[in-house]
Amino acid sequence: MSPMATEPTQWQARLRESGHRLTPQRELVLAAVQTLGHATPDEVYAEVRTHSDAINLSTVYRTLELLDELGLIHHAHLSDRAPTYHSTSGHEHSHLVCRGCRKVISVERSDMEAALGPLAEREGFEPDYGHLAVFGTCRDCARDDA
Amino acid sequence: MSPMATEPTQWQARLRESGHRLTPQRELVLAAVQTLGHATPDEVYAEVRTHSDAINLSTVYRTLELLDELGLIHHAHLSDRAPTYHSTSGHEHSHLVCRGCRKVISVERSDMEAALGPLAEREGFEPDYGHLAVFGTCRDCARDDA
DNA sequence: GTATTTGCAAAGTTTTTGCACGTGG
DNA sequence: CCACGTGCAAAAACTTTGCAAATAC
Repeated sequence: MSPMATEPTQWQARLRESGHRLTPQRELVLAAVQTLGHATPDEVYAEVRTHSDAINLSTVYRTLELLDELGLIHHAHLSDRAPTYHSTSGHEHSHLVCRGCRKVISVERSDMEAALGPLAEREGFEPDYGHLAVFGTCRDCARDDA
Repeated sequence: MSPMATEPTQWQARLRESGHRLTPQRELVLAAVQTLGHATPDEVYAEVRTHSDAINLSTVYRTLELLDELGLIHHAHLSDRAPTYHSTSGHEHSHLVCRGCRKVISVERSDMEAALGPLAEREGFEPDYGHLAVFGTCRDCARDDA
């Protein structure tokens, strides 16, 4: 549950070894993603701005893209429009997103892999579980509809 | 395999019963989606324009949204950016999308439901199988990466 | 010192909206 | 006829890009 489950040096090392520089902006963006759990670029920008105004929206976009490439964060599409980023410091997980109430249920990668693995293997396909978002209707909203 | 698997009157009835009007534009958009299989709003627009110029891009957006609400078509997010529409006249199916080569593997709803159903039920969640797109890497691209 | 990164502003892309005109029922 | 639907053009939302100044190393 620690907000900084990733070792303080791990992300730094990851940047350095890939030939990138450590900048305050990169640290701020990564911290914001970890704090927010799930966030769009805009939300990350807003979060960083509450702490400091030493960042620009373009930089947020560029930084999220970079961190994603390096595997320090993941992105999924939890709403029909706008990518959502989340930290990879916790467990990798998939999402069940309710169209009715917007609730997001997180599912452990291992559980999702157990379910989807055999089918995927049959198709010769390796799913990106951390990116997977299954849209649908949760129990509560199904009841309301009826 | 018929491009008009939907009865000529079914979609018309669906429109009428929901209090909407039959217009040439709605017919053209629905036909284009059925012809294309999978298509973004832009592609639908382009397809319609090859037959006739009696349509406007705004109308394509509005019409796709309407047809989706009525259940005559479905949409999924097969690329990281841009909804993709497909007809519901054939089998409902899910998609496996390869990030490497953009290939799209269609999976029968029944197969996907068999895999995901138990997990979903455990979470009290009813997936929208027709909307489901699983991103990942296909066999061919996995080989190339290595 | 110098190659990378950032800020800023401008442009690009995709989607939505207001409103007058057109048209299906 | 008249409410619903369309075309058009403008605006909104979101993302990317070029370039000079700033900065990590």
